[in-house]
Amino acid sequence: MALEHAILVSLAEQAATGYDLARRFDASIGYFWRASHQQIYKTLARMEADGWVSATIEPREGTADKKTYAITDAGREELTRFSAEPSPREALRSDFAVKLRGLADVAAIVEDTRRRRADHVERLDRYEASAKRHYPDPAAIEEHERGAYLALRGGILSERTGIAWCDEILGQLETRSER
Amino acid sequence: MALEHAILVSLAEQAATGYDLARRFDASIGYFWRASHQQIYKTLARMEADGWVSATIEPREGTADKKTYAITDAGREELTRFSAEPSPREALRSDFAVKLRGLADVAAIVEDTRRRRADHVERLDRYEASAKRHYPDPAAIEEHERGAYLALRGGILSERTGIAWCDEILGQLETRSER
DNA sequence: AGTCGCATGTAAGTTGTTACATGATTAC
DNA sequence: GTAATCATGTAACAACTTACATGCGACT
Repeated sequence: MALEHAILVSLAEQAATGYDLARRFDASIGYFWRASHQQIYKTLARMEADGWVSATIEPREGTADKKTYAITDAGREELTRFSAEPSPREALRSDFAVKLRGLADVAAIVEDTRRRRADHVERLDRYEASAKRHYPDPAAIEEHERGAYLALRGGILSERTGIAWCDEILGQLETRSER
Repeated sequence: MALEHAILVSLAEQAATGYDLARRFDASIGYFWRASHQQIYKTLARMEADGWVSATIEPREGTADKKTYAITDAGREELTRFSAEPSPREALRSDFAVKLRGLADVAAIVEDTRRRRADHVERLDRYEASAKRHYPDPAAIEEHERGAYLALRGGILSERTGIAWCDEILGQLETRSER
């Protein structure tokens, strides 16, 4: 259950509303963890009950109050505790690999692989643009940003591998499906 | 919900009991999809109700009947339908990346990264041994095994990338944590 | 006598998804 | 006026995890 921890990491950098967090989960943090706003609101409520975050309430008329969440000392402690515990190996779950393994409809898989490749390219571009903008000189990275940089590097390496895999698949299947 | 489809792919190759499937999910298919035996039994029951699989029952005294499942025509149809539908991009969820991004405890992350690297190496070895055993000559792969081969290639590429990433992380963090 | 492999499940709880629902403010 | 952005949620459902539970047969 690392959504809580992803939120803590994000709030440790900067306090935010649930809405802000949802946007962050569509961008930076979202490179490694996806979450819907519904999930985020639910989790924030639990985290507040646990004392890991505290909310500053700005009352608004006619609609629900705006709540800005900040990490508490207990939250920071929990983050340290989480950081020190070994991470479980990710349960990998790939619809695509299952489909590929079955290989029931070559033309459909070729099409799917092309779509997948385009998606990898798009994300790689995004990551590389982000790397260029935030870390133009990898030798000059400051300690506080090293984690984010290394995480981004992971994203870049993994997208490149995704593209290479798609190319290998297409190389072997394309000629067969176009007859 | 592709557990059903992973099971269909597996049963299309060979009929099996829930127990057999659970073991396959610890090995071959398990490279791309993890599932516990509890989950598998539950899903098989639903799939039988949906008519995608049929069970041959071997009654046993004193304990639950043994059920061997086989894919039905409806199951094969569903597999084709699933195969033709575009696969959703995987929601990537990495505790490790979240932790890295937070970078709260460098020594702990270095340790975690080493463990992770060893795990990648072990899996890569397993995949490469499997590739060597089943596909000694990549040029001579038969059509019916091409999907499994390409899926395995994906596993190999991804483990190699995982190792490269760990090495990059260790290269940047190791010296810092050992002072 | 005890562990391992085979074989089947139930129950309770957590997490995540999808659909639904509301309302203010700002830009075109 | 209408669409986008900001902002917060509820409800129902589906999927997955963890703990518990049983029992046979073979081997040691």
